[in-house]
Amino acid sequence: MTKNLVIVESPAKAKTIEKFLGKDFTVKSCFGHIRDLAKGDAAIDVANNFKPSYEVSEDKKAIVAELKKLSKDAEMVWLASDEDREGEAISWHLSEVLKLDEAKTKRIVFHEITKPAILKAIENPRHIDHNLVDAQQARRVLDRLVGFELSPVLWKKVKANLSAGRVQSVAVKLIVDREREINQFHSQSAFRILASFNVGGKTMEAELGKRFDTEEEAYQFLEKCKSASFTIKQLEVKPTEKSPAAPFTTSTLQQEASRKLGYGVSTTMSIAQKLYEHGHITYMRTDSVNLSELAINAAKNHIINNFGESYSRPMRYSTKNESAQEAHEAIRPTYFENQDIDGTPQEKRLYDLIYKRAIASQMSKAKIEKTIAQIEISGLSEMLLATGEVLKFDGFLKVYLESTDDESEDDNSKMLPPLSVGEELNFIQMEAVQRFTRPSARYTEASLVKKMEELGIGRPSTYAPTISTIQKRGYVSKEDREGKDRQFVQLVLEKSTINKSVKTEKFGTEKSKLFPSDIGMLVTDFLNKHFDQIMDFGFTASVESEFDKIANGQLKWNKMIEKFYGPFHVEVTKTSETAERQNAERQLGLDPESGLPVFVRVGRFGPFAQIGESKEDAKEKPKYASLRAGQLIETITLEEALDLFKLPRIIGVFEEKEIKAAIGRFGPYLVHNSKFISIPKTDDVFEINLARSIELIENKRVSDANKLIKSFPEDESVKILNGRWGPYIGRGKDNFKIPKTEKVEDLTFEKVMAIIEKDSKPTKAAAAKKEVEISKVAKPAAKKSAAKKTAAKKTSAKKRAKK
DNA sequence: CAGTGAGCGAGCTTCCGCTTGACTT
Repeated sequence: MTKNLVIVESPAKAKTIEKFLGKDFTVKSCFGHIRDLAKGDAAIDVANNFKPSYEVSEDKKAIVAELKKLSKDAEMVWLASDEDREGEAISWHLSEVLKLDEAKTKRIVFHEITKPAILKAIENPRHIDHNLVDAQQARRVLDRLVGFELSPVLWKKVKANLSAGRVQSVAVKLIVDREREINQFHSQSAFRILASFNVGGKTMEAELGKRFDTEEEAYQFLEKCKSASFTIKQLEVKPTEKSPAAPFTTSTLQQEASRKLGYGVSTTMSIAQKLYEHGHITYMRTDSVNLSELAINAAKNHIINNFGESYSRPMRYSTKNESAQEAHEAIRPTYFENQDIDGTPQEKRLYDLIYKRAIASQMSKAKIEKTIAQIEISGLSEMLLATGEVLKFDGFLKVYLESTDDESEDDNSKMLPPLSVGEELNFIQMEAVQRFTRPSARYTEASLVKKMEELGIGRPSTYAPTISTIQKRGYVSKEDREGKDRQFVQLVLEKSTINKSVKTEKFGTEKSKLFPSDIGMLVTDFLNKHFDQIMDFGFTASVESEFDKIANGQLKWNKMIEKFYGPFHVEVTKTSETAERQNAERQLGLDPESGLPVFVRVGRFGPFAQIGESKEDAKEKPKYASLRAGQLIETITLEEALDLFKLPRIIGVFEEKEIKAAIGRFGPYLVHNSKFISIPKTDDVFEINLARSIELIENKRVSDANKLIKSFPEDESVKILNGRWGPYIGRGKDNFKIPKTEKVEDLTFEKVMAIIEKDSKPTKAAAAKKEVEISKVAKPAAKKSAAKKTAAKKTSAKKRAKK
């Protein structure tokens, strides 16, 4: 029998708190929300003041039963969910579902998991704040209404299985807007002038304060410099300071992990989750930059002991973000004395990042001396500038430097050699280089999170899931793009002669960037046209301020919803009844061969190009070809579209069978005698000839022959093969891993069969997968939904794709 | 590693936020 039952949201938190509270307290976790709106459209009774009906989620039934039992026996139940809107609602749902007696229930809050904070909370209990709960209900109901009214309009007017919502639709819009901005961008070039001098054996670089628009102007300038002398006109020394960044929130952690470690946002979050569960870091879903008093002192001690007094600068950070709810601390190491932890390499690296960022935030500013030298060019009014930096005191830079999103062209953190005013410089050379302006960068997952946070859209717990959702729906995809070549002009003045050269550089290379799809653009345009209120970047902010009024008791939650829903629902009905289907058909021009028009549009199976119109009386049916990955209806050219019809291409006959070239899901390939051979990047599918194709086929045969390590007379279908990741066992279409304990050369048929036997034991997952397969056969219509709901879907889909 | 793109109509999809596992390679 428990005297006191404390309920928190997270099990890791429960474990820690239990230690602080002693044996009279049992601490349990409810694992977040225990109830939610019922599944269907009936969950909100619009006619009855939007009365919501809630259901205990299937996966929470067990925990709810356990809590019910424990709470019945307890003398006092302490509801200790987070101190924000959602947390308050969790406490309220608990009290409702567990049927808690108000006299035996106390609500407590703390935003740091430290012993003094917990004990203080216990001493200052309160009751559930029903206004705050109502604000959460308003948020929940609004999101359901928006999502479940808009999505069906999309099914009707655009395509089935699409979705729209307050958060996701705006996230997609950000990406679509950025893509269009980039497509409409016209790059301009200007000539940048750089000079280098020899100062006491060291090379010093200086740049002209202006750039020249044309090559001619740049050339004229170099011409004038041919016989000029260069003198130091002025030296300016400016002391500056650099401050450390605040400790991590979810959003800034995701950004830095992306920039410094190359992790996607969901990777970062799952590694952080592990660190949290092992007690290495504080809670990872937070919007607060605040550190507990305890942490600030611990950091201070650590810094003084390891770096000295002068490096310590205890600092309280406050958030600039209005939408922040600050229920937790910033993300920091639990113990500053642990500079390293045990764990996977990924965990170690992320911990290191979190550790350094937190420590640095409590360290002194760096002191930097910036020197600017103005260099006079005899006979000219323009000046050259050389800048240099000297680090006078490293401060926090000893451990951590925040990185930025834009890859700037030069770093001017170089030191300047000793200089004096009036000194004449030893000229080495001067060059004029053509530089191009660049459009705004495409979003990475992390920079999209940053933007969403700025707009107050989404929460720390939803950034990563939202980004997965918009990719799953096919609105956007994370892709790499190869850059294109561009020529630029370089003029070099050296030893009184000017030499011109034309060089090549790559531009537009993209790595793990978010690109919109045609469907993403279509849906965004449709929603923009008919639901501009929801698509407004300020919509969330404006409803948030209403939620605040509800929380303060100034506004009734269902009044707020009513005011929004009235006009919104009218718009939904009107659009659903009268709006035209959204498509983005574009005529690109005429096919020079047939003279027929060439179109691109979205069809049942995705975007495609079409030659000729689909008329009933037309003697010839139009020709169709799917667009390739990376091609958009909005930007594809006539030439690119016509290329799509050049494949598949019959190259010729080899060993009495045709060789065909085409482009598939994995890129360009040849097919010969129903065998597939990838065409390497060095060859062109449109140009590849018979001789080269035969060469590729023969190469493939050699490598296939090497693939076989061992076969067994006992069973022809069982083989040991050489794969991309080393040897493996294959039987028919199934592959099996060879355990590390086995040596390949010692494998007998019996041993191999034992491995196969062990591997193919029906696990729970395999059974679940089978069920999905069966339901698919039985009810083909339910295929998609059944597959989507189960975790097994991903794997079975992958398997199918492989075959 | 395809090629598909007509049309009917049944039955399906869908939101955001709070939490972890339990899967797979």
